[in-house]
Amino acid sequence: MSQPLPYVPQSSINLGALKASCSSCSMHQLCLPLGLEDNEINRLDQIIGGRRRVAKDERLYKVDQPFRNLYAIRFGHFKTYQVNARGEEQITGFQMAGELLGMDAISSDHHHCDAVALEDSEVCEIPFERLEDLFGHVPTLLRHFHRIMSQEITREQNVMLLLGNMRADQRFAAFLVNLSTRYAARGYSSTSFALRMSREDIGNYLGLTIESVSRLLSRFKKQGCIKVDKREVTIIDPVQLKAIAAGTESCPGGSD
Amino acid sequence: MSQPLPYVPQSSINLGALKASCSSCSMHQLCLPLGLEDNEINRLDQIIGGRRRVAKDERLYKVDQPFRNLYAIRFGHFKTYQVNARGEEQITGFQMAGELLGMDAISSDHHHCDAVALEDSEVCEIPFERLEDLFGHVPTLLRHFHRIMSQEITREQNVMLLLGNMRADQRFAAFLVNLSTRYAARGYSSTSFALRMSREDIGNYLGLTIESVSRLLSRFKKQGCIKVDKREVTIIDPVQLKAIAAGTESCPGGSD
DNA sequence: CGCGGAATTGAAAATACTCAAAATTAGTGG
DNA sequence: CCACTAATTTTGAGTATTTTCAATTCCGCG
Repeated sequence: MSQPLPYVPQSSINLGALKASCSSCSMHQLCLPLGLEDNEINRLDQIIGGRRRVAKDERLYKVDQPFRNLYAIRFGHFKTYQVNARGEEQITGFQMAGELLGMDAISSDHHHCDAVALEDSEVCEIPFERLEDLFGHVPTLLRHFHRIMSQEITREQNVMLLLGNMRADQRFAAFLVNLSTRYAARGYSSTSFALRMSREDIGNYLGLTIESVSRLLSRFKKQGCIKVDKREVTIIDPVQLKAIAAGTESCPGGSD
Repeated sequence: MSQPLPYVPQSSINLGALKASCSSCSMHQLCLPLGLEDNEINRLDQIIGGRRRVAKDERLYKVDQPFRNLYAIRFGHFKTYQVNARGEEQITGFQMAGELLGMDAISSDHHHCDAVALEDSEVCEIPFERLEDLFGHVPTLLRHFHRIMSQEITREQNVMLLLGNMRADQRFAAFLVNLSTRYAARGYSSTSFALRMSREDIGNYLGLTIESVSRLLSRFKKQGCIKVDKREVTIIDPVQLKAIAAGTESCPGGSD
């Protein structure tokens, strides 16, 4: 585990007083400070509220809660989900270190979804009002913020493509390829990683049942694309996996 | 048809010289200028590039094209779509007057999708670089822009819910309710409107085949929720339609 | 008036779901 | 550290919703 900080499960630590420092954060090349000058990073540091530990299964925020902060993930993983009219979840994303949470709340000043930690995690609290003030003084920051929001829009468009156009095996392959890419961008292995979410969460996100996900795992294993041990996944044949995701595989339901 | 301007299909009109004026635009309560003071609107007017007519089936922009402008729809309708690895479309949205196009291009400086007019339409060209310059001087504008981007994020999250969680009849009902709401916000009838897109486009957007859409139209008609004449739809029973969308209907496949 | 794209409808097929049971894993307390 | 329990995951069999394929009808448009 090469995470920035080891998790210390002691509530006695005064995290509010521990100001987050962007310059020393291992995620600053992926996060909000990307491309800022040193003095600009310092100004950003000054407005950041502090760090917040979020234990596994704990909620970072919930729907309808007033919006005050954006959250940058320092380490750990989260899921965000909406709840439909019948009270069922729909997971809209899995977020990892360096990614920003809460942008969907800007439009209504209230959170539009729930965010729950998939493992013990830590975030930076970024008071949005103060960030907006800073935008007027640090144009580079503003431009990068727009890029991040835009990136979130394109990410969601890609999920729409996945849900609207792909068959179950394509969806699941695309999901694994996506995780692989994101871990690679963070300096982790692109071929071997742990799934931080349950099969149920994966199925929910991909618009499939838990049984379908389990069957696809077994099938990909049998086909020799991947190895699976509990939640540890090893991608053996990335090319084939991408081909499945693209739908350019020859034998869609092939059992050997 | 109560559109701001009648369509004049003459290419001889010099639209580039016709500066768009936000203050006189009927969409200014839905569009970028919302909440601005008169003098601020004037500053926005000054940077707006001009109007552009886009004929039915014509492309406003296409994927990978360099990003220069956002586009505000003055009148007409558009669809945006991505193309998957096999060259198939996935429609990611239908846009109407007062809505902003092109925000997904900010992250990469290139357009991430294609935008095509569903009917003869007109847009304002908003040079993004100049808009960014203006943000520094008009904080209200910046704040509203962030709300619009955030709104796009939540819109897409709602589509993810639709595609990931809903059955065919729910999706189609939710689609009609969504159109109804948006027309109401524009001062048009919420119960009677024309579908500007083909059945194929609807199916594509909803992750369904054209045949399924056609069958659902027939079923809703038979159930007495709606009346349909070609592309004209009248919602007879909005409550039932919303119940179908919510999945709280008693008899899901009921034929009477 | 007739051609061609778009839409509707029907029947057969397939993908993914539901229900059910078994197996495995994780969590808890002794 | 082990044993027990609860939760998660896997696997199987049958079902259902939606798709595919095909034929027909409907309109718009030249």
